[in-house]
Amino acid sequence: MIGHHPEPDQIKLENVLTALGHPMRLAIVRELAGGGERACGTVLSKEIAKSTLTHHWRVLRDSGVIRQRPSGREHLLSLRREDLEQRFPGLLDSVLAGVESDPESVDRYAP
Amino acid sequence: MIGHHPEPDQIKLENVLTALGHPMRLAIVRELAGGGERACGTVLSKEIAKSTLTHHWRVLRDSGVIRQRPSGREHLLSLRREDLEQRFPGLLDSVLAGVESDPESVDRYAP
DNA sequence: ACGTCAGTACGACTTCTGTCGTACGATCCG
DNA sequence: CGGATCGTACGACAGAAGTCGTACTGACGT
Repeated sequence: MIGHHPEPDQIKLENVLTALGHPMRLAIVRELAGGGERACGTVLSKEIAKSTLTHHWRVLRDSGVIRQRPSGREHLLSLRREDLEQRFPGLLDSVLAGVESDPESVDRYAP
Repeated sequence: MIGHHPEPDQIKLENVLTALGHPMRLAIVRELAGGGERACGTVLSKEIAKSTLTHHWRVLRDSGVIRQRPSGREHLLSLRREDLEQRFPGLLDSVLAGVESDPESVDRYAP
């Protein structure tokens, strides 16, 4: 079962900012920023409990930051770049630049 | 007594995003975006309990989004535009643009 | 069909947030 | 000085958020 993705015009700024306001989720977004799709299991460190990851997928999905698509027995994740860019121009880029400029608090989650 | 303001290079992205990820605080930032200083009591609706406001001043101050300066019996608030711009270029501008593009969830806090 | 693998669902638990009421300290003004 | 005003401090409380273990579903490979 896969949860709910908001339509582009239903994406709420406060939800996006809340979703991005957590180092683990920033790490996820950073990993996905390269483009393309990644399976859930390949995005972050294996140390993290799967149910914890599921929780964060939901937050990012419900806020409109990522898209989640089933493919075989995997779920592929991707950044909703165009939707976010259309809705909040420049926001995602400046956040990504910010993460790169100070990756400390995010690195420990890397795979 | 006035709390702690982080140095510009200690401003953490995740804290800024968390601070901005709340409609009431977005409303505050929006009010301060005009520039200059405003007394605490003039920024939002009078309906809100003063202790609640104090809580949000703290969140915004500790994250580095606003500066708070005593002046007589008032505390003057201002946006830390330059510091944020230097640390996370473009971020604040795109957030402010986002608020203006959809002020619904924020309007009810206006004074 | 069977076991394995990817991810979710659910429940438990702890911590963090948001809100408020009340009490306090500092400042201004008559 | 005495009273009013601005904001903080503290304590209480409900609800949300984050983490995990366990159980489960669905798809794959043999």
